[in-house]
Amino acid sequence: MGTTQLQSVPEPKYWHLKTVIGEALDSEFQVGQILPNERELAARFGVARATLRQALEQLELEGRLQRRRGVGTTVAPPRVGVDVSTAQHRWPGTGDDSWQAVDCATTPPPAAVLRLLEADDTDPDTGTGASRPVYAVRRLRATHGQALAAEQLYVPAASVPGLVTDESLTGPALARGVLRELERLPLEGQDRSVELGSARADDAKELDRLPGAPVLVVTTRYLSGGRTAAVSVATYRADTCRLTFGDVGDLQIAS
Amino acid sequence: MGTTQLQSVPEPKYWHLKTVIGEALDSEFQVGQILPNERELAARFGVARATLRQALEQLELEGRLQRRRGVGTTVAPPRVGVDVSTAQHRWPGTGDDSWQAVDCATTPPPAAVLRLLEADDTDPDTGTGASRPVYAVRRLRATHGQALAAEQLYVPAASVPGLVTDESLTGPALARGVLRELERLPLEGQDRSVELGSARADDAKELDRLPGAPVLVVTTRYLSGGRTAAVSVATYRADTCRLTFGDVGDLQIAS
DNA sequence: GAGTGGTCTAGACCACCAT
DNA sequence: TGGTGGTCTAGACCACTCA
Repeated sequence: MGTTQLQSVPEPKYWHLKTVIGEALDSEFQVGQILPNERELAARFGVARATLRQALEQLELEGRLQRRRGVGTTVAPPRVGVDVSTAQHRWPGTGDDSWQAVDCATTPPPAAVLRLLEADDTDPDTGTGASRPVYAVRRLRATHGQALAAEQLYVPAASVPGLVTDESLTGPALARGVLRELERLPLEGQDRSVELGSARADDAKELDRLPGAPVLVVTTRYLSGGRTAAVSVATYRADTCRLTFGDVGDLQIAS
Repeated sequence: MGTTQLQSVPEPKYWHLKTVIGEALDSEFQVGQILPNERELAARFGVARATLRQALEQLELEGRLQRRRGVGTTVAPPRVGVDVSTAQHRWPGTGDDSWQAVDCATTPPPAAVLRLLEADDTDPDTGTGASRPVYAVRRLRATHGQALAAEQLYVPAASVPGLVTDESLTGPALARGVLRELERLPLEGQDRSVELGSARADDAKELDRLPGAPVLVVTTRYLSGGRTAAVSVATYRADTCRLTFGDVGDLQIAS
C-alpha cells in the first residue's frame, strides 16, 4: 500500500509529553506554582495517567518538578549548589554550620565501609580489632530549613583516643564529642566518590522523600597519619542538589 | 471485627521485591548471569509485570542489573570507578587516552553555557563578541570498549588564537586541532559540579542507552589567564559509573 | 519468527494532606 | 471529607535482538 509513513520511528509518548510540559514550565509557569492534578493533565493530553506520570517522573528527576502526596505537583526552584569541595583540607563541617550532629551509635558499619576502614589496619600490626568499636555519627545537612543530605560518619575508636567514654553521654552529645575529638587530628588528605543511589528508608524519611528516591551518594575517606581516620557516606537529594567542587581557590578569590 | 492487622504499615510490594531480588543477586547469581524474563519473574512472585518492573528499575538505577531490549536482564558488574579529579591542573584528556575526539561544530552553545563563558567577557572590555565563534568539540570516554561518557567541550575562539581555520579541516580533525591549541594555554584552575540528569537522545545513543536514562552531568569550567577558557559538559552513565575525586595526591602515592 | 524488554491503557484502591 | 499523588492490576501492542 502506498501509505507514507509520517513518523517512521515515533518517539514515545511520554518523551514527547516531557518535552511539551518542560517547555510549558519555562514559558507559562513560575517557581512554586501548582500544576493541574495528574488526572486532569492526562485527560488534557489524551493519555493514560500512567503515561503522564512517566513524563512527570522524568521532570522530577531533573529537578524541574516537585510532587508531594496529598498536596500536588509544583514547579521546583533551580537546584541548590552544595559545596562538597575537597580543596580545603578540613574535617567535614568545620567552620560551617550547615551540618548538624543528630545521633551516635556503635553498631558495626556495613562490610563495604569496614573494608575501607581496615584496609591499612590489618597490615602494619598483628591485631585487627584495635580500632573497634567504630562510632557511627549521624548528621544532617540543611540550608534554609531544607534538608539536603543525611550522613553516616564512621570513626574508629583509634581515631579519637582522647574521647571520654562516659556512659552518661547520650546520642547527640556523644556525636558532638566524637566530632570534637576528630577535629584534633591533622587531616592530611581525602578521596571521594560520587554515585547514584536510591534512598534507604531512614535516609528518605529525614530527607522528606519516599524510600527509593534518587540520591547522590558521596563517599569520603579521610586520611590522617597515613591511616584512614574516618569514612563518611553522605546521601544528597538528587532532585534538589547540585554538588559543586570549587577547585578554583586562590584565583577565584583574587578576582 | 477482631482481625489483627499483621502489617499495619505494609511497605510497597515493589520495595519488598527489590529487597528480595537484591539479596538473591548477592547469593545465587554471578556477574553476567541472565535472569528469568520479566513475565516469568512476575508470575513467580505473584505480582503484575508492571510491579515487577518497578523493582527491576530500582535495581538497574543502583547499577546492580542491566536490561537490554530483545536480549534480557543480566547481573551487572560493580560500577567502574572513573577519575574526574580536579587535583591535577591539566586539560581534560591530557596524558590519558580514555577520551577520543569525535567531531567539532561551531553551533552556538546553549544559553546556560554561554552565561558561564561570557560572564567575564562582557565586563573587562566593551565588546562582547570577541570570543565568537565557540567551537563545540564532541568527545567520548570509554574503557575496555565500554562507553562511559559523552562530552561537549565548548571553546571560544579567543582561547585558541593559534588555530588555523582551514576550511579543509573536517569535524574530527578540527576537533583535534582545537584540543591541541587549547593545551598550549596555561591552566590555572577549574571548578566543577555534578548533578543528576537524563540522557538526551544523542547522548543516549552514544552511551548505548535509551533516551532519558539517568546520567551524572559533570560541568567543568576551565580557567586560564583569569578568564573562562572553556566549558565542558560531560554526561556519565549513572548506572555503570562511580565518579572518583582522588584528592589524596602525594600521600596516596607515597604509601 | 520466537522471545525479550519498552510502552501504553483503563481501570482500582491506598496513604496522605488540607479543610 | 474530598482531593492529591502513590501503588497495583491484567491485559495489549511495539521495537529490538538473535538464531
